[in-house]
Amino acid sequence: MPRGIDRRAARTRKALHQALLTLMLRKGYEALSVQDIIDEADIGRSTFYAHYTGKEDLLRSGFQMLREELKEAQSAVPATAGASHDDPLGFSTAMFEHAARYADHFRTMIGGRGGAVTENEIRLILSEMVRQELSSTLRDGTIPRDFVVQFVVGAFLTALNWWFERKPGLLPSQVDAMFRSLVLDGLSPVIGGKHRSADHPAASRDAD
Amino acid sequence: MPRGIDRRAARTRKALHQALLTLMLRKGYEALSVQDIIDEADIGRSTFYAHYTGKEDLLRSGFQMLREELKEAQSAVPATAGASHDDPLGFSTAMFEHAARYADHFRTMIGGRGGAVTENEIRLILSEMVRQELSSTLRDGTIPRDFVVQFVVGAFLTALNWWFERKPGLLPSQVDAMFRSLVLDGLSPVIGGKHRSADHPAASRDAD
DNA sequence: ATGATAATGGACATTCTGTCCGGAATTTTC
DNA sequence: GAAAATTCCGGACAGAATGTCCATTATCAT
Repeated sequence: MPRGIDRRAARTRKALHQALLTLMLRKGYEALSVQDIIDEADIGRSTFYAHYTGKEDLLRSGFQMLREELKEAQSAVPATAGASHDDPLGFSTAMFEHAARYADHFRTMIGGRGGAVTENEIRLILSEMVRQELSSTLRDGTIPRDFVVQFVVGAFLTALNWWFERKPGLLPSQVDAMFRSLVLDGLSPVIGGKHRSADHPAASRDAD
Repeated sequence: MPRGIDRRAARTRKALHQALLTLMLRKGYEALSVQDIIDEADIGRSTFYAHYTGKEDLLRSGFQMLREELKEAQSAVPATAGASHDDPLGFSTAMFEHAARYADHFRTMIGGRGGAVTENEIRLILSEMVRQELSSTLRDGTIPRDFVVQFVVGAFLTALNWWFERKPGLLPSQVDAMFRSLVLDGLSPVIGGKHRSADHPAASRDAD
């Protein structure tokens, strides 16, 4: 009577995802082989290829699940938590704290050890978040919306990476403060010399 | 009398670097095998491993050469070209134009297709540039110098990537203007709502 | 010119990849 | 409940890439 929910398949996929996560923490993504994964998961060779086309497909599938979970969690809490309706960087505080809590996983995901695919997926997820937050506050102007989104996401990942690599001891709130300062006000406040926004006339046409 | 300059070795290395560059343009870095490279270069298997430990070593070697060339070129032109003694972003204009000129190579290097190694090497080179430019104008403050450098480099790469992927038609000067605007003044000028730098008290201790 | 040094190229064992088919477990049907 | 149909599982297989080894060949020093 229950539809073909294939319990076996679900079990297999779960085992593979778990193995991937475990091994990524141990060796990083690029260094992994399909052989390693099916060994760790104790799954047969063809079973793996029956579900995924390769390790990249498995990784993407994991992020796909994650994205759906996030989407649900987001629609469940409409717009109450966090000061989101006038703060264009509302995501950052919670995100830095989240990163601190799951530091191991974040390290393996972003530090180059995660590979291009991982970084790209994370970039997509963050881009979606930032785009929504920015859509309300961003004023149509000289700079394309998409450019701003990428700028913010890039700055966030840069901050995260710097934090983990160079100053793991800092508190999330401290990194968050530096991140917000740079992204909101730019370099101007931290530059000594006399310079006002004199010689950057901003792009004229072609706004997104 | 001439030192052991090993003409043969030089020829071999040149052929390998050339082959790597050609193939990276055609297939991207990750998809390349050592087999492909030695085929393209018409070089024997063990010859390759006599010189490099793998394709990653070959790639790094190429960047090593590039970095030395840049270092020489830089010391040759002390501080005249470009307004560098009070512009903290003096590198950007020339760099965007350079990127436009050699768009093919830049695309393969940064667009994820270049792989983590490539991006990391480029990041190192740019970091060195930015660090020097910033050292003169950056005021010791609440934000560690290194964080600022990474922020600028990240923003530059983001801009470059966005340019190539989304608006290849823009002029270097236009992208440069947007880049400078965001990095120097941040999001504030492009945000509608009322918000002053009210709730980011900036990190207190531990400056670099 | 001749011996010493170093680069070269092909062969080899090992490992990984992606596919195929027989066996086993689960769902459906009676 | 039991048997058929469907689907998943696991080991075997060919093809390809990796990194190493050694005999051969070209270059350098004397």
